[in-house]
Amino acid sequence: MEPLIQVRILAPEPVFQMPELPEVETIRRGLEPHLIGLTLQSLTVTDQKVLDLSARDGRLAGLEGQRIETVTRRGKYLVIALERHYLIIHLGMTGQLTLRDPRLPDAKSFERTVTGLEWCEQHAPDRHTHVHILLGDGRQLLFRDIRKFGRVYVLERVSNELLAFFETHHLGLEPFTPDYHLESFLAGFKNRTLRLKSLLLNQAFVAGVGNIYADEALFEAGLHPARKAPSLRRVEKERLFLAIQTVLERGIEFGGTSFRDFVNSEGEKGTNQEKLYVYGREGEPCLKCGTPIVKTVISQRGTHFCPSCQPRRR
DNA sequence: CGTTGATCCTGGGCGC
DNA sequence: TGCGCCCAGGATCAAC
Repeated sequence: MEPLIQVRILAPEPVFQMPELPEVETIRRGLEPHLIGLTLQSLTVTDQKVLDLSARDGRLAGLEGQRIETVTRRGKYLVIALERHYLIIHLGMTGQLTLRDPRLPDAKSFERTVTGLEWCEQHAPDRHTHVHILLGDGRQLLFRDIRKFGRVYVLERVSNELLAFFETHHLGLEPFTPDYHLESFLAGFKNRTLRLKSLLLNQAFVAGVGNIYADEALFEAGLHPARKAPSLRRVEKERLFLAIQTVLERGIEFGGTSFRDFVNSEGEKGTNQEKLYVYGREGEPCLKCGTPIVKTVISQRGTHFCPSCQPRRR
């Protein structure tokens, strides 16, 4: 018998990696060298729900034949700049973006459900593949999303439509840019009375932080997720400011592994899940102090923390 | 204006 | 073996 894909399919734990900033950045870095300079031959949408044309007609038709100039990212949004349009992609929760070369063999089939970045080998479109983009070199860029929380937006590349788009979608500070400095961060606490977990999930505060990295950042900063934003002393805000960058950076560092494999069809997953301190570790010992990690619900979101390293009061 | 909670969507896991 | 039920979760929007 040939070695089978099943070996990898039988991973001990299903690995969910919600596409947050590090995952989207990983995807961006993987796609960029493949896409730049290619033309977009066609874009086909098989489920209109995932496409947002911002109420203007005729945009899709004009896309064909345009060259891809840049592949960038803002928060969790991936931005593909064509000559006259922007293609903006948000992966939602289970969105996948994969390159496929029809001349090469596909992974056999979906022998089990695929979400997020869990399974990255080249695959044929299936009933969850909602957008097909045909590229100039014969390859396809496929957007697949089981739960359909993801969106593909098409914008005209004129004036400040991109800035307006991100304003409309309430995107705040962008980590790893000069905009991300302490003063702006502290300003984000103004008139905020909610709990830290909710604050971090708000994209208008810091763009790109999702459920996993919110929990990780709070652990890194030693702050209890249920604490109210105004209760923080300045030093605690400073710790959080740094912690967010730290955990996102770590995520990119270890998530990057998965994408090389994705492009090369090696089919391995990222390893950042092994670097998580609290997310998904309910009942397991804290890696710093041994106390069992606690899971609660805050803002209708699963929230993990170490009750010892993240005391409610100091 | 800030905050909260319902909503969308589907597969997986669980109980019986 | 299978059915019904409930859950996860990003962003949006209505209601306070």
